[in-house]
Amino acid sequence: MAKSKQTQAPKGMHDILPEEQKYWRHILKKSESLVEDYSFEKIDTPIVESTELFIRSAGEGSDIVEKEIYSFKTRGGDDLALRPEATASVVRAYLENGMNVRPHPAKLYYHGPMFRHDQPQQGRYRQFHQFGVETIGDASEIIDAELIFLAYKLLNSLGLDNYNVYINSMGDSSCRPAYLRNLRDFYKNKLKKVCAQCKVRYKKNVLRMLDCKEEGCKEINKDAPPIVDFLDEDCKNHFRRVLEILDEAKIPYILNPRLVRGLDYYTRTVFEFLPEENTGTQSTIIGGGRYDRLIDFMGGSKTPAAGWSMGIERVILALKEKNASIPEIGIKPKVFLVQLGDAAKKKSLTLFENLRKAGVEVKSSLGRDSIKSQLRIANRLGVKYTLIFGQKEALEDTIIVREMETGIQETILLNKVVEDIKKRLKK
RNA sequence: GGGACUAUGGUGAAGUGGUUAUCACAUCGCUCUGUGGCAGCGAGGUCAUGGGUUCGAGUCCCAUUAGUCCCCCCA
Repeated sequence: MAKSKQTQAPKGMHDILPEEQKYWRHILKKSESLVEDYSFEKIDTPIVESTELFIRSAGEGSDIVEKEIYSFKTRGGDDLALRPEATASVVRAYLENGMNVRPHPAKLYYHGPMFRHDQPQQGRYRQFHQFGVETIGDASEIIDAELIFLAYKLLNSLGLDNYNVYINSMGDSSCRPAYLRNLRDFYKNKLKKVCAQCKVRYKKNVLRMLDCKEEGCKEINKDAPPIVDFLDEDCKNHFRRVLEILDEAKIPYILNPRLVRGLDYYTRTVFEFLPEENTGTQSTIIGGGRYDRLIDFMGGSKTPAAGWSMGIERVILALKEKNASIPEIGIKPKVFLVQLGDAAKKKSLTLFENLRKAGVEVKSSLGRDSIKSQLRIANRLGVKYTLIFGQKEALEDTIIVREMETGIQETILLNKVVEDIKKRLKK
């Protein structure tokens, strides 16, 4: 194990080793190609932003700002923070670059690392990665439905078909206040019976009491008034239309009147994708919703928007659990080039390149000198042919082709080797 | 912030308080500068760190650190 002097990766942060890379490439490839088919365009924003941006967007009282944000002061005295999520950054970029004058809605997607100073555990890390989409500038129901539709299709195309989408509407500023008042009234005379956490929530954020996992609280929550009953006409119609479109598109969903999300900026539709057999608690794989007020909170004109983000590490966890087969990265070599002696070694760089250029899947180990160790590697790689290029061959401009299975060898002219090996591989 | 468990070569493990810490696999080297699969030999560890108990600690105790997991919260 590590000596004490050796440095380690920061807590909750990990190296993504070569053998893990195939998952990342696979997921990104699938995700990008799907959302690009739906006219989303990629945007990259800085990993750090002013701390102010996240306080303003996520909300002062949110956990993200209160205890999870990685903030620091720069040498120049600026207050910056590692992004805990990307929606605020995308909106900032949208405003800063005047994207409001482009054709609407703006459909953007992103991928990259996010940072939250939280206690690491399975499926939750301090540096983690999200792939997400945002649709800015369109209030219609079809956008909410399209986003959920896309998320559903994406999980499916990744082979994750055992996920349910839970959906709810949180109303908006015209109807939510009335609901919150009602909720406070409901809990008022039950405060003695709820858990300690919930007593705090009552003051800070009543909504959060709804999804408490304590048995006692769960029991009480069964009788809590559902927010749907308090939605005003517009919100109710919006929600109903979203569900109708999902029905039409045959996307199964589960209504969850207790679903609330951690960020303050959500309005109306909110949703989460969870596995059917809810194994752990860190199992939300995609989460999102509508945030019609975020853009004007951030100084823009009132602009409706919606989006979601997917936790890549959680997708990988799910793929591994399912034993999904993932396409390998790199070539499976069919030919191995063995070189012996100085003259041959000098010429083998060019020879290798000629083979590669001709589309031959070739590998070599130029640093090794003994023919034995090189053949051992060739064998381990399971190549069909080995090219043996030694001192003698280099002088005579020939090369030996060895068929690995039979051990049959043939000496051919060096300038014929590319052509010859291609012909052999075709058979 | 609260809690549980774990820590022995790169990986996975063995190791009733008693010589030089063992095994498998992986890596590299050698046997072996002209032919792979096999074999043999060898290299690599301050047993996480610090303290304590003891004639003696990888083993028992305490602390620290890290990792994993759970609560909280989220993706």
